[in-house]
Amino acid sequence: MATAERIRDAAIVRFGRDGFAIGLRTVAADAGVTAGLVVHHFGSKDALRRACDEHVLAVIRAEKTKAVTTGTAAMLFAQLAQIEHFAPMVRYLVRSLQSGGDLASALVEHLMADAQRYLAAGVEAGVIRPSRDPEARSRFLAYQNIGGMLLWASMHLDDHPDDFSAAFRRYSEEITPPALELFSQGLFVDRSMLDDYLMYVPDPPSADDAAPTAS
Amino acid sequence: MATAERIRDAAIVRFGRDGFAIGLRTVAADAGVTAGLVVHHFGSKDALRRACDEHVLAVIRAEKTKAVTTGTAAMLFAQLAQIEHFAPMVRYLVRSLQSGGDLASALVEHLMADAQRYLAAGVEAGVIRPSRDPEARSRFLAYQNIGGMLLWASMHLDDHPDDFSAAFRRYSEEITPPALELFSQGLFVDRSMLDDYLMYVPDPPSADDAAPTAS
DNA sequence: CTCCTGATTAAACAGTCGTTCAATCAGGGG
DNA sequence: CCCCTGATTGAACGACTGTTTAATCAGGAG
Repeated sequence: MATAERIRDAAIVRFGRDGFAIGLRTVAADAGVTAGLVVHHFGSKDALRRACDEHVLAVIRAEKTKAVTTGTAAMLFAQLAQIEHFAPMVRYLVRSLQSGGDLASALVEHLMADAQRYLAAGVEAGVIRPSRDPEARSRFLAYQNIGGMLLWASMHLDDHPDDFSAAFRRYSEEITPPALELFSQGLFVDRSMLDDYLMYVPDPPSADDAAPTAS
Repeated sequence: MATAERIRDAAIVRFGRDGFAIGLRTVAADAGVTAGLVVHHFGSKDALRRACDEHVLAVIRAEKTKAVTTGTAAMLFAQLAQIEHFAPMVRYLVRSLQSGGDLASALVEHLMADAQRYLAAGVEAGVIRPSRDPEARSRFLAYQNIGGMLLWASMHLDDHPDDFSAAFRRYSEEITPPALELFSQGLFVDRSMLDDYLMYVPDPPSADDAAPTAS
């Protein structure tokens, strides 16, 4: 009964390290079993991946609430990868986000909801400016935040296959200064670009926009 | 002599649509030839991909200067994909950025250099605030911009395999309002977070930082 | 016409893939 | 003790993979 879990854990490690194109026999060998046994327990390779997805998502969700983060995905990942036991799952997550499956969608939605909560709490506390469209803003920030980390990971992660958490910390340290600067004082010197856009496009997220481009 | 180009173009289309795991015989069939001929012309599958990379990079680089963009990767891609002839290359680019190879690195570096130029010009013109570390800022913005678009693409691109340029335009329209808002008025209500950080970390990009955490 | 080079093909090769099958083995309930 | 269920294995299967090889074919040079 512990064998199935051993296979699943080995699959998470191997998939995270070498991608989902790796053969079933390699995963089986990692777990000390045969390829036939893997499908005996999980039915198929896709089902094995689904089992990995479910487990990783469940563990990360449970562990995420314990991690104290300032809201950036990279710092969350760095903090989780710091616990040696969770590092393979973070690696699996990155791989899964790159491939883009159901796990990726679920996780992104989860992180997006988190971002929305963080931002709303910040607005409530008076430290974050209110937005014309809070949902669009949080979605935008989440996409940029996760996507940026992912792009960086896909380019710099294979450099040092070991010390995995350190890589995320380095990335965090690299982006924190410009991010704080941008978030504190913006990028444009005045509001003219925003005002021009708002003049040109009549309140995109507004309720009633029943006059597209008639006359 | 035109056959090799036909094979390369078919490979760009097929790789972009189905990923690089697709078989050589499928690519060959798309070009109306045999798998053997593909390797006769290119040597191997990897060499074929390298040829695709070179061609796509050369074309996109040449065409990019003609495209009038406001600096975001999504708008550049949307504008390029609008020309039906370039759409497959944009698709190939997205696929390549997701896989993370030499093409991806080259393109990201290229776009990053562009971002740096745009920002410097904006600062010069007085419309963009100067930064404490212009290079770090442009790198940060480029990563976020490209990565966000990429994450969105990996999740929403397979929804409508046809009208490809429209998808990028939709994404642009979705992120433009919150982006303009963020760039115009920032995210924090005051500079306290930035000041706290600058107080805590003594000028990260500064030249002399020879007192880490001694006493 | 002859020769030769390059394009092109069909077939074969060696390998890996996921999956299936029959067999073996251990262990608990009747 | 016997039977049955589930774990486990090794081998096989068929379908792919990228690549190689031999053969055929067209066309220009001598």
